[in-house]
Order: sequence, then structure tokens, then C-alpha cells
Amino acid sequence: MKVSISKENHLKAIFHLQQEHGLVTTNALAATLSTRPASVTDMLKKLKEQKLLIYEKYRGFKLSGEGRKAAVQIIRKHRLWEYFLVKKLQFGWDEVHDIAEELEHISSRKLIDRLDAFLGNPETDPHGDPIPDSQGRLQVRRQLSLSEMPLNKTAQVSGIASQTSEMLELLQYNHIRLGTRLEIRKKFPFDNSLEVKVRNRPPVTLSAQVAKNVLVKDDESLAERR
Amino acid sequence: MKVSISKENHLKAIFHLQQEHGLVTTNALAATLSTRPASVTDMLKKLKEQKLLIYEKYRGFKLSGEGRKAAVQIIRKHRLWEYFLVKKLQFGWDEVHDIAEELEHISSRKLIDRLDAFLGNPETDPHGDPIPDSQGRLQVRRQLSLSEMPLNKTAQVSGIASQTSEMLELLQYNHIRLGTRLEIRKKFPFDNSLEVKVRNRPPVTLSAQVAKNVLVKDDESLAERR
DNA sequence: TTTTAATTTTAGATTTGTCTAAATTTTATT
DNA sequence: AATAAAATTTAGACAAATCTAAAATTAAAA
Repeated sequence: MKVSISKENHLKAIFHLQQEHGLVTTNALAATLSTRPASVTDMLKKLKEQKLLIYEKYRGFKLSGEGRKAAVQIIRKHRLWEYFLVKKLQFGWDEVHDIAEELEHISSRKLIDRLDAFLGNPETDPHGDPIPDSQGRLQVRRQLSLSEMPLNKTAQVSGIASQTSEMLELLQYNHIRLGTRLEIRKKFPFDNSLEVKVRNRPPVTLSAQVAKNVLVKDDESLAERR
Repeated sequence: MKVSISKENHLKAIFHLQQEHGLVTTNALAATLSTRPASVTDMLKKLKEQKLLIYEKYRGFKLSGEGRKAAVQIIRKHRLWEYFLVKKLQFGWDEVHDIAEELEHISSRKLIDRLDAFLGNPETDPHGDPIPDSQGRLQVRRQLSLSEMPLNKTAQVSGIASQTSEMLELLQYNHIRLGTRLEIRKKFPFDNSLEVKVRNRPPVTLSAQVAKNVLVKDDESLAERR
């Protein structure tokens, strides 16, 4: 039996939700996939049949080893294509997600390994997310969200957790991108918004919602890397 | 209504058959798509509904202006991706067809125009077929098949009509590739096979079936081009 | 611990693309 | 021109992926 595009999308979404929340629910999955819980259930049964998922009805589910492997391969493809689009075709980092969403379903293994080599085996995609290697090994990144950062410490943007293009556009507008170094100047407990300062620019205010999705490495952990 | 991958494949196949034979039949289309005549009929009705096809049942069909435009765009994508695979990812010209068959269905217009620029707006793909430009203009090529060539004249391989990988492998084996200059030494009327000579190699015999599918430009028409 | 609420699953329908077998239309042959 | 053959289309079925509405199960609240 084949792994269709829809199945691949389900596997990938389950993987991401597992990373974020540990356990995944039918409803959450339906929400991220913009589909209905009933449809998710249907798909879960198919994935179980293919041994990509460990699933008992009403009790919950998680990826099997096989399923995880498949999901990581899709993520590898997605991130390599994003890198290609930004670095070779001059796309902005905020416009590549949807295209990569299509490209990630091209099946040739050889293609993706050649692409990887062509790009010089990059370690992270343009949003700062680590790219799994050809064996499926995936770096975990030690980073925290901007909202967890202490005051008056500089940090460097190393990733964006949620990648809606609306959100990426907002960041673009405020000159915040991957690698941008910034400092938290003020926190407003009322709405958890915060004021950040980027070098050579007037300070800007970010909502809690945005701050939660901007991932940074503080300068110590960066230093330690080299 | 959307143009699905299957519809795109039908449009493309109709276009190619139209080029080759002028008119297209339900059976021929079914054969090239490895599907059944009944399935083709079903699809023809859908394409007609979308005004991509001019079709009256039992009487025949051909692409509409819109349909032609759509088909050419798919061919543009296919050939640009083939070029990318060969020139940037070091694939052999005989192994890119199937991958391009998948890539040609990626929808982003911007992607393909950027890719075109990145590749330096190439004029032909690795098999020598012309690449339509971003306006959908498609060069027609003045070339004849090897079997139509006169004896003792040199010519240069400018295209391969049928691109099964079996056929491409055979050519590869005989050191015949795009741009190869060769000369017809003998024709055997018995089976229409012929013996050709490539520089610095012993002569080889090609079946009529192969010769028919190797397209060449004779050296005059090549000269005339510059 | 009942009762209520939320979550998840089933049952049955729909759409798209495909199939086989039978019917229809066109083309070729005698 | 009548009949046989070939090509094409219809009718009806099926698999995949989705949906809505209703039923089943689990979790939460009174």
C-alpha cells in the first residue's frame, strides 16, 4: 500500500504535535490539518493498518518507529526545499512555506540527497529549524521563546515556531529575521507584551502571541557552540 | 474548478499527440496514459466542461486555446526541471524523466519563473526539446529523424523523440547523446536498420525503431542558425 | 457518583478518478 | 448498401479521501 500525500501530511502533523505537546489528540490534529475529527479518525485507521501509527480507539495514538521515520523524511524534504528557494531562487523566507508544502511530496530519494549535496548539506532551514540528515537524524535545538527571555540580555533569533505568512510578514516588517540580535527592554505584565530593541532601529513592541513564537538562543549558548 | 494532476497529464498527452499526429483519438490517448478508453472519455467530458477542450462525442477532440496554454505551461515546467536535474544536480539525462513528471505538477508560477532565471533561461532541455518561455511561446524545431537522413552526411543529435529509459540507456551505451555528431555509413533495407559512426568509436548498428526516435539536425541547418 | 459535557468514533453520503462489461456510433469490408 | 469490425461512449461499480449527523466512550462537574 502506498503513502499518499494526505497520509504524509497527517504523519508530519502528528510528528510536530508530538514534539510540541507530547501527546496528540484527534481534535488537535483535525484543527492543524483544517479537516474534521471524523476524517482524522478515518485516516488514523489507515495509518494503523500500515503500521505507521500505534493506535487504539478512544485511547490515543502516536507514531510508530516506521511512522516517525517517514515523518522525518518529509520534514527533511520540506526544509531542504525551503533552503533552496531562499538561497538559490531568492525567495523571501516568509514566502516559501506553501511552495515547500508541495515540493515535500516529491518522492525520489536520490533527488533529495543530490539536492542536499548541491546546497552544501545545510544544517538549518531559513526559519532556523534543523534539517534532518540523510539517515533521518534530527538535531534537537536548545532554544527558548522570546517571552521566556530575561530582561536586558541580548539574544539571537534562531527559529520561528509558528510559520503563518501573516506572522512572518509582521516580523519582516519589524526587521526581525533569523540571526537578528535583539534585547528585551521592557515587559508589560498587563498583556505580556514586550518591547525589544534591534540594533540601529527604534524599539518595537511585540504582542505575547508573537513573542511566544520567536525562538532565540541567548548569547552564552551561542558562544558555547563554537 | 481545479485542474488536478490527472487532468494536467491528460492535457499534456493530448498536446504531444496533437503535435505528432495532428488529430488525437481516444484509444491513442488511453495507450499513452496507460489507462482505459472509458476513463479517457470520462476525463474528456470534464475537460470540456472546463473549456480546456473542444469535444463532441464520437466526432473527436482537440485542445482549446486555454487548454493549449495550460499544456504548454506544464511542458515548460517539465523541461526546466529536467534541465535543473541534469545541470545542477548531476543527474544523467536518461534518469530525469520520471522525477520531472512529478515536479511538473508543482503549481507556483513564481517558482518556475525564478527557476528559469536561476538556470539562465535555457532554450532546450537535456533531451534537446525546446523550453517554452514564460509567455508560453514554444520554438518549433526543424529536425528530422535519423532514419530519414541521407547516407554519408554528418549530423548532430538534437533530440530524442521517445524517452523511455530503456531507449535512453541503449543510446547512452552506444555513446550517443545530445550534441553527438554522427554519420550514417550503411542502411540495410531488409529491416531498415543502419550503421552509424561516432567519432573515435567503432561503428554501431541501430535498429529502425531506435533510429526513428533519434532526431538530428544536419550540419547545414546547424550552420544556418548562427 | 450521577449527570452533563467534551471527545472520539461510526454510519452513511459525496466527489474524483478509475475500472469492466455492455451498448452505441463510426469506419471498413465484402 | 449491408454487415462486420473497430472505436467510442454509457452504465454501473469501486477505492480513496472527505463530509455531516448521530452514536459511543471518556472526562469533568455538580
